[in-house]
Amino acid sequence: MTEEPSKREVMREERRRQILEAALAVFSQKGFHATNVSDVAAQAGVSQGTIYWYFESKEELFEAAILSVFDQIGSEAMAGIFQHETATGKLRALTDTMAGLGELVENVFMLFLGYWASSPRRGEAAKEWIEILVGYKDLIASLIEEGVRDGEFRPVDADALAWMLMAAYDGLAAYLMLAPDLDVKQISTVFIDTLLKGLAVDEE
Amino acid sequence: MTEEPSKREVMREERRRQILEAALAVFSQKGFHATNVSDVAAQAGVSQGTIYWYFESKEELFEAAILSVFDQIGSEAMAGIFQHETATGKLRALTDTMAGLGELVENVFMLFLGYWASSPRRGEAAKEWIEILVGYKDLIASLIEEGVRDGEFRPVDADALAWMLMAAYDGLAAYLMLAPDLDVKQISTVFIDTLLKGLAVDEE
Amino acid sequence: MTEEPSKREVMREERRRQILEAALAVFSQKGFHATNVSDVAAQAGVSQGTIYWYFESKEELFEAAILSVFDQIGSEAMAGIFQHETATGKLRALTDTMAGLGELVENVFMLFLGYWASSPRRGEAAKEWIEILVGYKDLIASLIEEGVRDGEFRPVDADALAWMLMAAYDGLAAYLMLAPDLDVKQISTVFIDTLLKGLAVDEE
Amino acid sequence: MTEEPSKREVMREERRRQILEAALAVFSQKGFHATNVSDVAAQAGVSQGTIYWYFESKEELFEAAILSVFDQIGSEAMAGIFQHETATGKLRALTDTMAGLGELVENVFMLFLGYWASSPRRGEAAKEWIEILVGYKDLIASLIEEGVRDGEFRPVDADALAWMLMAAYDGLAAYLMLAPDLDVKQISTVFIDTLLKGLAVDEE
DNA sequence: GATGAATGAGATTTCATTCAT
DNA sequence: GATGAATGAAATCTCATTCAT
Repeated sequence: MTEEPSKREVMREERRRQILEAALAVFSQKGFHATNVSDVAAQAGVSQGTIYWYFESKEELFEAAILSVFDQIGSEAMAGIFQHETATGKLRALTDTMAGLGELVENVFMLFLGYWASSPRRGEAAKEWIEILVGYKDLIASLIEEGVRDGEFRPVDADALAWMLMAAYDGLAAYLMLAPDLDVKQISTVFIDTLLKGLAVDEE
Repeated sequence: MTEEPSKREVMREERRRQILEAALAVFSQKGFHATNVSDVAAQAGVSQGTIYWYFESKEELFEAAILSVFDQIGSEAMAGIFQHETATGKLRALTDTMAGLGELVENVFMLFLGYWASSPRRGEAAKEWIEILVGYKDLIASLIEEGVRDGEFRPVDADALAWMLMAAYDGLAAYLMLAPDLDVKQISTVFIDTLLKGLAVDEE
Repeated sequence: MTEEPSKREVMREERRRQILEAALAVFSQKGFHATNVSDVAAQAGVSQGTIYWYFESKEELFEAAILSVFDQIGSEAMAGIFQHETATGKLRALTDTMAGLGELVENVFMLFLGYWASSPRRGEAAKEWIEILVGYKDLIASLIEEGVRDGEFRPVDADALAWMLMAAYDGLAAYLMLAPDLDVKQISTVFIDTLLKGLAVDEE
Repeated sequence: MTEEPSKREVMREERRRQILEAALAVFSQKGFHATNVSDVAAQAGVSQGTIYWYFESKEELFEAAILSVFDQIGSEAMAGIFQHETATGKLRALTDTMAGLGELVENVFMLFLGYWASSPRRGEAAKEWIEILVGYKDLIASLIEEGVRDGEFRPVDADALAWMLMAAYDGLAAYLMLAPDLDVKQISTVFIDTLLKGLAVDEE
């Protein structure tokens, strides 16, 4: 009967979110290794001990933070896509979102990669992260395939293209860390224009 | 007459290279933070102290190692390019090389980025790294412009496209770390085909 | 109402004192450089980390320890002085105390000087230490001036004499480190007798 | 027969002196611990290895340097003394020299003490250093006794006073390190005046 | 639930000393 | 005799994690 969460659970959830937010802020600014738990605690306004009441370890905290952003990104991307009819429109919407992400969450993918690259459990942990990537890739691939089915695009290996599309925007986000002055919008537009032109069926 | 370097200098250079090589091996396997100087020393077969005789700090060692790879990459890319006549051919050669690099030097760029993302001296050091990136970008952009001039490609913002091309392959290299099973060759081919088609002048 | 410090604060203060005491013991036995933090930790019965929870660095720990002794010395000297009426009596009391200090606090001043002589931040830190010295000097000078005002002593440059009086006893403390067998009491007595005779107004 | 030193020996002696001089310069500026052998080598214009060709260890180098200064100090003090006839004059000459030493060799005694205070072989090494001190003390004591014998001074424990006289000037040298602005000449004059007055036989 | 004190393993770096050339 | 490269022990300090209150 008591299906609604108790007051206690609500507060706990809130605290958790508060810590997660703080963690993300600090991590994405200083990177995983340069961030220490006390930094996060300070930013969240709690004590170090409290962090460990909500998370098992620094690693878990980090991964939870990253995951929460990935979710958020996913929803935003979706929201943008489904306002359009054509595959072309949807792809443009998607890349617009991706180009904007560089600013939104700075560099989560790189942040994650930096962490992951020096994680001792690289091998084990890879799978779950790959799944997330594959999830995004599938989404993009399905957009492309939709375009092919509808006669907008010529036949193409949608998976391959989807991978590279994602890679391009993640790579761009990385560059942004080094060179924040890059004109992301322009770069993205030129790129997607060219790609879409390359995808278009030859009309006569 | 003694213009050739003394024996000491030769040995010194050799030692340096030996350490650099060892450093690269260990760093690229475990990442910057998970690698300790003693690991590198062991791999190089020298003592920890010797490392510090050749390099000021772990940071300097790391950056020197990365730099040496960047140089190597550059030369290889060049070599591949200049065997071709057309811009299309050159671009294909370039992307082939880049696709191959993922295996060759594993994940240097990511390695570097992971390091750099949590480096305290981000701001200061950024410039010199950006210059390297810009150097590559300029090279690619000049290839594209050449194609435009020669009537192979339609007019396009070559800089923007060059950035995104690089970003795509760097992003792909990152994915490869997570998912080594990706069919890089296929992905790269589909991508560059589409892009080149998008660049081609409309014939009638 | 809860103006008294919380239990935590009390314990913290106690711990601090405990560490300080241990530090002083070890430092004054082995000198600054030959003492390592782990020695102090062992002596205090805490872990190395704890030391750094209470003090920023080995340097800070050392200076805090020295300072605490200086304070203690000051109070003791005072206590001895104010039981006497005449300037002569006060000066004798003071030199008695100083002569006794060599044993009491062994060699703090030398300890400090040895540290400070090779401290990289000599220039910066000098001021605060000088102030302490000057504080003592002023005290002694005021005793002498009092004697002059009261007609006990003939007019004299009280500051100059005060400096040298301090210097003499600090120098003596230094010698004591080398030659513990020196008869401090006799030496001090002969010295202050001669000095007081030299200060006395010529009676006829 | 070959009693005059060979050319080789002369050069060796010269080199040694050159290193000693460099060592003294660096040591007295940075203290024993903050000075490293390579500093001395650089200052002397030789390689680190060479230092070890002339001296067994850093410790030996240091002690040799200190000793050479002590010798020098001794001769200078002597030279000053023997130009005077009366004990009073001699004592004044001596203290003048001592007051000047603070500038001449900065702080050799303190330098030495800082070193010695944290030397592991304190106990063993003390004796030879004490002998040097006692040597100086004896010299001063003999001056005082001479004054007593000649009727210049009233009877007094010459040893005790000599110790304290030395101590005073060494202490003053120490203060000079902290507070270089002290007016040594004035301080010394006031001091020795008072002391001499205290020593003078009561005339009537 | 929350706090902050305590722990201790571990990492980088320094530097006196040795050694091959 | 002299050099500078090499060694490796040792020391300070950091920080994730645990624990008593």
